Amino acid sequence: MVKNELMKYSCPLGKAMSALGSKWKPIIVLVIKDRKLRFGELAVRINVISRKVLTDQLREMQSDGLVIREEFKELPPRVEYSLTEKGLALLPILYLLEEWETKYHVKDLNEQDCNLVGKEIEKTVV
Amino acid sequence: MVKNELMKYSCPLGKAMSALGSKWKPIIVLVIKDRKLRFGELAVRINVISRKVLTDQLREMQSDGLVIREEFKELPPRVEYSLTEKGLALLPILYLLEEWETKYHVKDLNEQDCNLVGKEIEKTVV
DNA sequence: CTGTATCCCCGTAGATACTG
DNA sequence: CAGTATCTACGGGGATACAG
Repeated sequence: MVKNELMKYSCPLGKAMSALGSKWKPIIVLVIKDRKLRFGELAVRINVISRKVLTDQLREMQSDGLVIREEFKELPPRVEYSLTEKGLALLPILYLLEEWETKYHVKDLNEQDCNLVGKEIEKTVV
Repeated sequence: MVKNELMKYSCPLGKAMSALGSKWKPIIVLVIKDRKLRFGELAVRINVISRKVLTDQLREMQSDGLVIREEFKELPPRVEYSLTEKGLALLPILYLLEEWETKYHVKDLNEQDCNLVGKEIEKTVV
């Protein structure tokens, strides 16, 4: 788990992008939303991510104050992830980004279909 | 100039992040703002970026429809960059991201000062 | 079930030198 | 002035196997 070294400079935007500028973080935020999800649920919903990477991303988001990790000492183990207030505050901005992309979308070749948000996801995405 | 391969899947958010999820693109958008800037002016304002990388980023942003490149056939050569409508539409979202980061900012060690936006930049930044 | 531990690939950034 | 052309290094992301 190497700390993201992007944006060592501390422009607000630079810091913001370092917190969510990676490949998966914005998606993880959008998938968690306002509920609690177990590790396995996250892995299933974003089924193209490897478990190692998912773990890494979650750890970084945790130390960036975006997600809360709750570990239940049970057998079998259970861990639930949810968004912090900071993470929740990010949601509307991410929705704006989606709108922006959708609005200015240029038809692209070889697109795979994928509806991550905008509709409730209760099954696999991506 | 290799096309960004992040986010091959086509979730709106994925596509959005592929258009501005790189290290410099959001900053470039914020620096250009609503004016035209010459290549050299951009390079000076973001003085820690190498010219090669700046060129690469601008080319990608051009093909993503974020910036307009105007080349004047003069000597010495002059090239002006400005934001497209799509790029301009991104500005308010980036400002929101800045606000978000600023609001939830956790005091960090070894910060370098840098005020990229929020105040008018007419000199070097970063 | 929820992760680690390794290993490897490949893209991106960066430095430097050169060009029309 | 506004880029190219190379070359290199780094590190994130992915695959796989294993562990508590």
